Amino acid sequence: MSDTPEQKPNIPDLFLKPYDPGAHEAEIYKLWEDSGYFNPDNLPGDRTETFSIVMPPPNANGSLHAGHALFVTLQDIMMRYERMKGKRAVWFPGADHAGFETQVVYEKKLEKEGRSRFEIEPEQLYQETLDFTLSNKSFMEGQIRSLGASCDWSRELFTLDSRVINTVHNTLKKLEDDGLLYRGARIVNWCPKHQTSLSNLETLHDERIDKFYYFQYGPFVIGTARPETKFGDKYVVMHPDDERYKEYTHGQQIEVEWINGPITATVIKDEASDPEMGSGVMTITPWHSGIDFDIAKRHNLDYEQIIDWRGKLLPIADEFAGLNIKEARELIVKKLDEKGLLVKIDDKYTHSVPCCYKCEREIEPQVKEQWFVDMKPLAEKALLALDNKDFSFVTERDERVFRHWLSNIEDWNISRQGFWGISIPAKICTACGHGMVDIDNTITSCAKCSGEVIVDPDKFDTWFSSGQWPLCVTDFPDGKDFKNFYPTSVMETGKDLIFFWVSRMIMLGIYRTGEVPFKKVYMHGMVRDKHGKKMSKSKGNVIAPSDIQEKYGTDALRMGLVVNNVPGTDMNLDPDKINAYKKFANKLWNITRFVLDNTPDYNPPVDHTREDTDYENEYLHPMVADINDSMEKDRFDLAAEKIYHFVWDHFASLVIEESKPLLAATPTERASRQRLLVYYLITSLKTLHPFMPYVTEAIWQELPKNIKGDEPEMLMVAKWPKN
RNA sequence: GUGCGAUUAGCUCAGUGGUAGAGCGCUUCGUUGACAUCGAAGAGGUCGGAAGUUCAAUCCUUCCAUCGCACACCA
Repeated sequence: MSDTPEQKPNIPDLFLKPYDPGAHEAEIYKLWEDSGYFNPDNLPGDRTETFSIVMPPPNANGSLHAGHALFVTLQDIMMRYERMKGKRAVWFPGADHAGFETQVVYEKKLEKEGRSRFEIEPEQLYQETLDFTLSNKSFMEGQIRSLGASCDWSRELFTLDSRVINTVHNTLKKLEDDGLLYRGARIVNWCPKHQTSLSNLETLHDERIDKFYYFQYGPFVIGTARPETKFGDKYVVMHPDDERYKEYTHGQQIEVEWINGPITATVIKDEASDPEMGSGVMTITPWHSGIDFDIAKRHNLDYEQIIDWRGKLLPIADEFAGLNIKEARELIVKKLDEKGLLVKIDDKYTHSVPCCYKCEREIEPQVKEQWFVDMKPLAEKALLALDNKDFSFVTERDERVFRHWLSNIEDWNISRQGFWGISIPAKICTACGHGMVDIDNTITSCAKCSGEVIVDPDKFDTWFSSGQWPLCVTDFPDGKDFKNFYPTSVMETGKDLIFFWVSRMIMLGIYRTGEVPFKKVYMHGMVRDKHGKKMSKSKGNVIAPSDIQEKYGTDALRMGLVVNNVPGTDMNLDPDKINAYKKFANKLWNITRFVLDNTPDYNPPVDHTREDTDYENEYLHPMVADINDSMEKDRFDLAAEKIYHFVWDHFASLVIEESKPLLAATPTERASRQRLLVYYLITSLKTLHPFMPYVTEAIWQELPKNIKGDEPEMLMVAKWPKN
């Protein structure tokens, strides 16, 4: 009766079982989202300094892969860290219609259904693809949420929204007004399957060993790997200094017997001809070769299409017309052999052939009228901005690669012949071929010849619009977000996008606004499987983030993606490693259980023992300083690992073990130690929160008042610890 | 061809001018009153090879070997 009543333990039942990610994550995310704190306009306190990130909008044509999980994790770490540091932090989410990429995905789907895009009405095809994209978009947004992304959904933008289209149109018009846009017939990379031109960046180079043929061409022996293009070859080119051929003069005409009878050949002396290559003499096919095209341009030569858009020979090939180039090759060689014109065949000729990056079929160079952007003036400004340190790369390596590419930049073909994407607002004259940008749709006749005009049937290269993404999301030029958040703080994306996207955003951002779109570029490497192999469906080694989340929890996935992942370096994702962080989440859970178990009577303020003060000064504060140092250097990989070891090896293994007797010692020692444990727990939760937001917030929500003290209700907006 | 990077424990990878670390795997023991676990101890590496700078190099310099990536080009 006289016993002091047993202290009621203040442990929620929850902690009596291991941490179950699935039981908390959705609820926690809803808590955050409902709080409105993803939107910087709602953040508590007086926040003057801003921090902003534009999310690379994932392609809305499938599920998220490990690369998406990595960028969401890295960016969310930055966001949560800066938000806790008291900044006005905003993360702009988005979704990409992904032009050609989505078109390819959708065409595959059509193929499976036994349909073809060439048999469907354009309007219907567009609508079907749009429906497909929008349903993927909402699915994908759900996945981003599940990864814990603290982005402001109220600011989400889709790359086909009118804001984007307007910006893109205006940029095109400005480029035309400034003389940086031209329409011209140039060699383009043509994919015979996808029926579109592709930029250089969208081609792969496949190393091959092929036959190299030598033919008698009048008095010359010419070498070629592509006999099927040779029908129209009526120019024979050699280097002006080649002693072997000095008896022939530039412009000299020679009668030669060729594939389908005699033709008149003209001698051209041009330095592009390499005396070391083959016989030092070549004939040219300007319509189907970049180099030949350049030579033809220089000397004002005729050029003619030999191969059609589907890869079949045109009527110029006579008896071979209509044949696929692959079938035709051997037949043509046979015919030349029969005519006694085949000199020899070298069957060990190694070269690399350009291929479509999607279907890996050989690219057929073709001459086509396309819109080109003169990139040199834009590139110069980007390089200048880098020199001026208006922006910087986290890794020096990327900076070197960036400089190298921009210093050697070529004009950009922004026309694509697909059905999916933003249409190019232009009119083309049917009489003279003149092209005119027409964003208001008011042009009715050719400005040059008054001829009839048609609407340009082409779409933009997706990267042309993506290159203006930071302008679109911040609502350039008059939007409030543009004023507040442009230039944004960091662009975080995969290193494979440095040319495709990052460089274009910088160039077009400067071009439109005079300012770089972001101050810092953080580029992560590729995520590979546990043995360093590229993930691919055919290899069956794809790790789907959603599977990992289900099995180990989102926090474990995030830690597994971040720890030891050096910026700019590829990383291998090993489920065993992720499992280690699942255990870590549970460790944190149990640490909390221990602390709560031993602090029902904790009632601050309390006196500190000397020993406990020493712990703070010698371990806790230096650890926080160390973490802050890594965070400021963008070394989240190191910060995460340090916290992990601190929590496990120091807090749990040392401090907690040592606390067991102290908690049973004098009231002063007990109270002081309780305070230390609480302080350690709060600090651990805070510093871990950007990395493992769910478990830390789940714990935070359960902390009783005597533990939480004056801290805010939500960990997401708690103050980042100072060292 | 041009540029860039890598080579550290069985595997996958961090790291540092002063005789090496993580996760997983392996061996032994202990624990189940914070821990569907955890703890302790251990085996295992002349940090690719050679030379140089330095009191001292895995970490800096040069060369070599092997592997990889990016870009560009080819009659």
